[in-house]
Amino acid sequence: MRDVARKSGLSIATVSRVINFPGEVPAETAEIVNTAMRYLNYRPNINGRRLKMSQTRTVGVLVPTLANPVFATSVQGIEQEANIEGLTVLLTSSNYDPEREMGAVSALLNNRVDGLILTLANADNNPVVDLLLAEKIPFVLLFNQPERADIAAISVDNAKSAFDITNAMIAKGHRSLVMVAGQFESSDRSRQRYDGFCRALDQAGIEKKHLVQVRFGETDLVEPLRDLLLGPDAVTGIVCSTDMLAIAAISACRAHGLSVPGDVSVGGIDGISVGGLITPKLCSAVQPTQEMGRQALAFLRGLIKGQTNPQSLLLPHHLSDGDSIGAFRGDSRRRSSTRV
Amino acid sequence: MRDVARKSGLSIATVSRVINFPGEVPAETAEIVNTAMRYLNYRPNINGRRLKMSQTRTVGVLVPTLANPVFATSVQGIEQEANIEGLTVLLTSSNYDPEREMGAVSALLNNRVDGLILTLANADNNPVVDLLLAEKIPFVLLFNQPERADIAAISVDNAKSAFDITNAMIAKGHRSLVMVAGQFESSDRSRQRYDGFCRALDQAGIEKKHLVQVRFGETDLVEPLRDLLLGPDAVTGIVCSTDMLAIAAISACRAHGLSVPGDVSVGGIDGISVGGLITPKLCSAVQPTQEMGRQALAFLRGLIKGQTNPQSLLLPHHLSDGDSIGAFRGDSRRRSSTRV
DNA sequence: TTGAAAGCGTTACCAA
DNA sequence: TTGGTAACGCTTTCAA
Repeated sequence: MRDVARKSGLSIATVSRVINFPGEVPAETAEIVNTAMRYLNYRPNINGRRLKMSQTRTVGVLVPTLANPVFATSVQGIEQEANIEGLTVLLTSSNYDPEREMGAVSALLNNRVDGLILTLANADNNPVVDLLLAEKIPFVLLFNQPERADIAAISVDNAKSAFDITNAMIAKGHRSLVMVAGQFESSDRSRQRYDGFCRALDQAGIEKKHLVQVRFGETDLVEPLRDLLLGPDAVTGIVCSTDMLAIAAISACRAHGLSVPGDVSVGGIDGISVGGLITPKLCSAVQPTQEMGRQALAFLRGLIKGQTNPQSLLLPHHLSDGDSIGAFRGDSRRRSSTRV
Repeated sequence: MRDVARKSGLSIATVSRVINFPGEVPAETAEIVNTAMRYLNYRPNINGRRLKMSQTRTVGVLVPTLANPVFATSVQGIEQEANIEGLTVLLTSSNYDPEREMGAVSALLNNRVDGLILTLANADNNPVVDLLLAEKIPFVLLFNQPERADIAAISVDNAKSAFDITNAMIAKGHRSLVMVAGQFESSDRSRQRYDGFCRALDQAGIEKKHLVQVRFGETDLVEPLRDLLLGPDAVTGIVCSTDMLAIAAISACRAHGLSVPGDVSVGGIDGISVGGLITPKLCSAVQPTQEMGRQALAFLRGLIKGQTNPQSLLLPHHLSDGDSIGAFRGDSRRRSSTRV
């Protein structure tokens, strides 16, 4: 910048003005400066600006993992919106480990991000949330559904999604169901969805509530489901907490020689549409994920500007029959009507 | 930092030393400083450091989109490795638009990243590559396979993957094949894979080479494939440039009332295993994507340190029969042996 | 309309 | 072993 100033025979202050307030500078002066900048291949050092200014125009994002298309797609939405707004995105992932959440957020704060978008293992009684609240750093939870109402969060209603999908399966005649869910410790969504599952069964007067818990990343359900699929009281339907688990469940059914649907029906909840990829057989509760990411960033911007107050936003989910291989994107309602 | 210094009755310089070179400071001094830091809730401002130091310990990442699990998973690998090394990841996406690549990289350079990992629309004759070469900024291409040998790149051999998979289908008796590929302008992988497809057909003495090009994001192949599936010279097999396209193709086949495999066989190339999700029916050329991301970052670190020279790294791909819904992760060879 | 200069939070050199 | 201080590149106030 000093070089540009020297080259154009003007001061550093003027160069800065040309960059930041081109309107406040005569066109010809701006021209001189711009020429010098091009000549010298000048690149503003954003770190200098960040150090000086109170706003860094940077947002931090924490997701459990990008290996799950749900989170990846939401980050794509955040990224897209950030691009439009000229914001920089700092990305970290926790690998579903609550212990790593604090470290990751800490690193983001050291970068002086203006705000954060987080998908946490557990939104309630979370030290990260407490820290952010104490330091008054704007943040939006994504996919989490905290109990406190004064925390910004964007999610579907997890319990209701599970409740609806379970009811849909009951309506199709299933009386014997199991829920496959992730470990409750690493996903409050799992627990909330299990609650919805139980509520639907209770309401239908079904006593037996099976639960298979799977640790993160596990995709082999052949053994965990063996008894429930082949035993004397085999279930006729599987409700899955996530679409990835539903895929694994379908695979396991086939490994045991069962057809889906037919011998078994599978439903997948995610509050999402899986990046245009697939939805599991029979039932699916969906909400376009990318759009949720964009909304989260828009919401966060409001918080940062102080124009909005933190509050939970529960998006409606859409219940639909699923394809085991579908191909929809964006609008989850426009889905291929084919069947396997 | 000044506050910490004052609180501990020492100088700023000492505080800095405690943070950066704890070994060069007496344990008790360090203890005093640490106590003060905790008491004051001190957070180092990384931007100050970045401004001062020549290395920012930050890497920039550019992918076409995170909505494609292939890229998302690779970013997860990069992210994971960066976490271990204490590096910050700056993420951007081009949405497959070559025009946006320069803008995105420019923004990353303004952040003074130490190096870049890029998946470009076209690696050859690319202004971004020229810029980086001219400015001597370390970078690694991921999934791109540039002609120049002195550019760092990690990829499978795109042409060979397509060649192998096409040969596999020919070996199964197919004589009438179509390739479904993305637009060549937005993916050099597409073109390279199409070349491999053609070479295999040539070698088998098959004249007819069908090509259906699909623009990015399109997942509805029902119309584009209608004639080729139902017409008088209908194909018996479809080779797809990516797994996402293969899924769309399978879906289209079913929409037309064709079974897969059976009436039609579908093969999908991606040089990847899709984040544990699915592989398309019949054939698949796979390579664990997350691992590729990790390798890319490790490679980049070598370049940044000046310990390595830029060179292309072609990973072997693994040809396998695919499941339309599988569930493998990491090791692509340990895959569910079920069939639809 | 332009410029001088202070200061953002660090690091690292040189002295004490 | 510790401290004073210049410098990193930028923004912004105040004055000219």
